[in-house]
Amino acid sequence: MRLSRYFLPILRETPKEADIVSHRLMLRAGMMRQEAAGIYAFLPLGLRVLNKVCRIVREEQDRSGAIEMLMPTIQSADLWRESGRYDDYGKEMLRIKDRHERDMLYGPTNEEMITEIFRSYVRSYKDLPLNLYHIQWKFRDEVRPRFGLMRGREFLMKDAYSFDLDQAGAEHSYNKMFVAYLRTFARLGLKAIPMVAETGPIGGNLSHEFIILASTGESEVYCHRDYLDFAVPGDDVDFDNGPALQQIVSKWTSLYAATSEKHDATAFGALPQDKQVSARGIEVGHIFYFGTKYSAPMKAVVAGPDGAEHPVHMGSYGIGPSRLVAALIEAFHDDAGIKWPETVAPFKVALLNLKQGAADTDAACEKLYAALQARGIEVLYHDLDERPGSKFATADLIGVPWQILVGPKGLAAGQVELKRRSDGMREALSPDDAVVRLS
RNA sequence: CGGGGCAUAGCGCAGCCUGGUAGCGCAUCUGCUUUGGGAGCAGAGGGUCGCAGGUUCAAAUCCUGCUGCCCCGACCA
Repeated sequence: MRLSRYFLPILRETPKEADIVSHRLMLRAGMMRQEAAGIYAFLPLGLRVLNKVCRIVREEQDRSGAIEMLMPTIQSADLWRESGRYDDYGKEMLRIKDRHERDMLYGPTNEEMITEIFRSYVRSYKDLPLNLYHIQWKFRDEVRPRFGLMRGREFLMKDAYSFDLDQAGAEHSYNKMFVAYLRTFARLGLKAIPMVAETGPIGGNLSHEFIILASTGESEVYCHRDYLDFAVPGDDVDFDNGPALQQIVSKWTSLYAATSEKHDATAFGALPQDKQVSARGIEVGHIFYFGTKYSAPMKAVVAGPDGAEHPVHMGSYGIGPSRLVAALIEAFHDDAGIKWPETVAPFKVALLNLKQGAADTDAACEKLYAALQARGIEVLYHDLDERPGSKFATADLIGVPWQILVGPKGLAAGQVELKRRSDGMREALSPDDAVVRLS
């Protein structure tokens, strides 16, 4: 992409409403624009990152056996009256009336709808297990939206819903998501630690929040240091192998880890001093087993091997891709701007022509640009007539992992400079070598 | 929902106290010079001062009401 033909509204100064670093940098880097409190438009650069996050989420959901679909944002109130949540949900739910005065709502989540879909088609235990997910915008009318995308009212969510004949099957489904989440966050470059979460009326220990550690996190979290070095399951993990999955989950839940609400100071204090990690965290995922909470009242039942009808055991599993974009920035930034992990970076490399309009640098850049594109490398070519300092600042701000600096001095020696954004490493090499290095 | 604050050009701000032709920096546009860490000079364009009432000869400025947004708390993915 040539910057001269792109839409990248960089802000040189920080908008005053942005207080936390991810909000500030997203606005400055031209990734998004606030349209109302807690409601944002994704601009091209922001959308590229959001889509990359979604792609990884999707790939890992698919790998675990979950099946993608897409449910609407607007739902009928009748559905929610069936589960009893229409009255319970309170003012967080955005209620709407259509032209016929029918009660509608902008979905804050989809348990009711997916249960309705499930019950109208599935009759037999032989069709189980089933895990359906979608990635769709949600709306929760928070009293106080804040922190930019981190606590917006409208947000993108991947929500999966599992259906099993009994609790044992549901636990296997739960473990699949657990492992898929470990892999998802690892691929995003994040260290996410599963922490015991509130389970509500169901009880048990089948609810975990996945928390990443970031100094700007919203809540206080406590965990055993060894979690930071645990190996994440590889892409060869067999999701149908129940015992193997259970082993992984057991390992990842064996040590102390809790958010402040569930914190047990005594248990934490019993850990060796050097193993105690107390930090701030951001919740990026939440998985939940809730049994027959919706299937029973909504009559989502299947015939079991015994010939009798059983309400299905369900679980739901959420990841917030839009929040993840912000969380990634909280985790990866410095004073100059964002430092994207390669897997989610909007572009892999920024090509900076340090003397736009000069025959040699122009020619070298065009050649590099073509060579990078030919290899399928996502490149943003900064071809505007700006001074070098301004181009450096822009490239650092938007956080593209690599920069190729093409200037007259280096070019005279047949060299360009390759700079790594994450640690500032620089290396002088020939243009051809630079392309090879990035391939 | 309780407490605090803000609203003046695209962004950041001054002006308001003490009413009298709306300013500064950055950004934008034109020209020239410049080109390895947000360039210099010269010129130009851009604002019903959040909205609605009121006071006054005269309101960005004083008064009343409303709206929007931000921060702290309670709540939440």
